[in-house]
Amino acid sequence: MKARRITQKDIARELGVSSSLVSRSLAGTAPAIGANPGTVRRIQEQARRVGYIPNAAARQLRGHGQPVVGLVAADLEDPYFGPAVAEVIRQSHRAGFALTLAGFERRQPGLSDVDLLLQHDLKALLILGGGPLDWVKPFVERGVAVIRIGRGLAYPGMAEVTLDERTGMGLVVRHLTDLGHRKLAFIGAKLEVHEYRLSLVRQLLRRRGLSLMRGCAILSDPDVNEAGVRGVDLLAAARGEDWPTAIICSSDAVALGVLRGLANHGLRVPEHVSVTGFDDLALARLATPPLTSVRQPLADMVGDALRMVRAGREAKPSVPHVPSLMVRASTTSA
Amino acid sequence: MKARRITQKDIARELGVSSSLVSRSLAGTAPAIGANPGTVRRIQEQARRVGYIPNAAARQLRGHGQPVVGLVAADLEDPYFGPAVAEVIRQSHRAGFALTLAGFERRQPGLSDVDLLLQHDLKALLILGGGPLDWVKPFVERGVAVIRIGRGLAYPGMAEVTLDERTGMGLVVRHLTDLGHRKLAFIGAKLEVHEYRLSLVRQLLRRRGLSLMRGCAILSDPDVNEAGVRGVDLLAAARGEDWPTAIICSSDAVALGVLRGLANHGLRVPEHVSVTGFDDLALARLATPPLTSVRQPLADMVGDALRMVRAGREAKPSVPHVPSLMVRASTTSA
DNA sequence: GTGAAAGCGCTAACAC
DNA sequence: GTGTTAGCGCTTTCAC
Repeated sequence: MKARRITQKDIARELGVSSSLVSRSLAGTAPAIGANPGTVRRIQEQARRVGYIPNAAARQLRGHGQPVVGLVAADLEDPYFGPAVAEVIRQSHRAGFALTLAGFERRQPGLSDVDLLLQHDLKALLILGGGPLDWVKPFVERGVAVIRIGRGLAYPGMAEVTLDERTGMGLVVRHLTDLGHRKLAFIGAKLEVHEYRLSLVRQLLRRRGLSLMRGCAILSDPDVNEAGVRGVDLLAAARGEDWPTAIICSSDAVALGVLRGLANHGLRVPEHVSVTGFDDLALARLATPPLTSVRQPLADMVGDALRMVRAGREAKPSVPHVPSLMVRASTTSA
Repeated sequence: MKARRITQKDIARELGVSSSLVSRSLAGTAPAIGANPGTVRRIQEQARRVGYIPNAAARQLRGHGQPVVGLVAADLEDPYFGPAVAEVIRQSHRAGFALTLAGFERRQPGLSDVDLLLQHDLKALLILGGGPLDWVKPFVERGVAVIRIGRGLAYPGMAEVTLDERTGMGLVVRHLTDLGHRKLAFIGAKLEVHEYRLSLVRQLLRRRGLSLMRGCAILSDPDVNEAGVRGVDLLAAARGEDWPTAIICSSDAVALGVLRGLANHGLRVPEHVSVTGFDDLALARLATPPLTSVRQPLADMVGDALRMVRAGREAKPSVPHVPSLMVRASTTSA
């Protein structure tokens, strides 16, 4: 049944012109060489009439295809990535890039995924989120621009579009200390970014002569959906009845679990404990209580990444994007 | 810098053999025609040594590329789709399909996205979730197998992998009525699937001689993240202090908003009102209280869809997949 | 103003 | 056993 696709040749034959003229007419390069406008129009009309669609593979091979961008998302079970991928799709298509998608298994793509991407002669590789990077070597070697959105271990030759996480956590720490909180805990997932956020919190507190409660810096599980509940349990095990008055979470997903975990232990938020998130996903507003959270300017970050894609390997590095704090009901004075 | 890629021709030249022999050796078709095993090995080794990677576009053009499957996700802001996309990626790559990704704007892909997909000579088009379908016409016309995962308006020539939603909602209704609930409400988003779920609830209740409370069937907003909170507000406006004892939600995302909305109105779950979700996302377990929800066998459904992709247009239709009910703390006796 | 021809990288029918 | 050739659909010299 698979009706063969209509090619330029078909159009050429039907109209009794050469396929090169068809090509030029459809590509818009015909006027430039002074082709007969009438012929050009006839060709364009015929093309439309028969539903001509250019063949992506042929164009690609000829070197005039849309630049292909590989998209790799660290963990699609993490609710952060849905909206991020959506934004990449929107902006990529607007910018005229084709997207090829690969997933990770446990934040590291499989060999076969890497092969697939390599075969596509990528213009750039966009990595959403953290995770190990040993697999990017062949891309860098082949001159593919590798760009990560989000923080993680550096890799030589890889560019990064980052959030100014220090400022973000600074807003959180300031907000909580202004509210009078001194007994602070941190709960995150066992991921680089979360570890980094923890280290920032520690620095920021130290600068104010404060620190996290002893035994209250918890990175429990690589799965952001698990880390929150488990983190609270570990906190309880470590501190008994001596609860912190505020818990800084490394992401909204973790915070959602923390809210759950605190409820399990009979604690109310924010009356007994204040809780903060990070990312400001839809679920931050929808949580009960709504989460105070750090908003990432996602659209700007993706836009910046695509700017670097266009610029190729010698793109100017991106300046960390400045987040803002959305204050909601999950935090209150100590 | 963009070092030209190594081609089969390069290998052929360096080894002083013909490129066809290279092709056969690398494709594994060499032994079949009785080639010298030594030569074949030499070629394979050289290929590995110089880091040869086949060119996807050329293969595609030649007709021996990986079948390309277009993936269109209705709404990546809806937390349902992240895990669904992840599952599609996993299974597609395992099955040897390449994925091309397009997004929707407001559950309907833009013209440019459709064009992009068309150019790719798709083996099949996989649609995740509902939404309008006028845009699929050109795919059907061109003989592309169009398969939707999830329920929605039918479209001639499109296959569907569905959940047995009737059974799913039946489990919910039965669970709630067994618990003694008689004052029931329904809150969903203004989407086909949710409307359908509402109609199922109505049927199922009628069969038991019951019905929703008057004015308590609410489909408020096309955005699943908004619909819940708003739905509760509308419920309050419609019924004043006369609250239902249970609210059936059309999805987990909606239910999360409903939990939020009920809290806004000073109601506790499940003491004052029981709430049920649908989909059983990670957030169902993490909500406070954890949501009783209908679990979709997502992996099975995706597997079924890919089976249909392989089978092409005359694939046997899929049998609705049977869900199960995860009972958690958001529901209790009336 | 238009067409013929070459070639992108790969494969397969057909020679030798 | 291996090489030559043609061609997938498209673009682009270059020749008329």
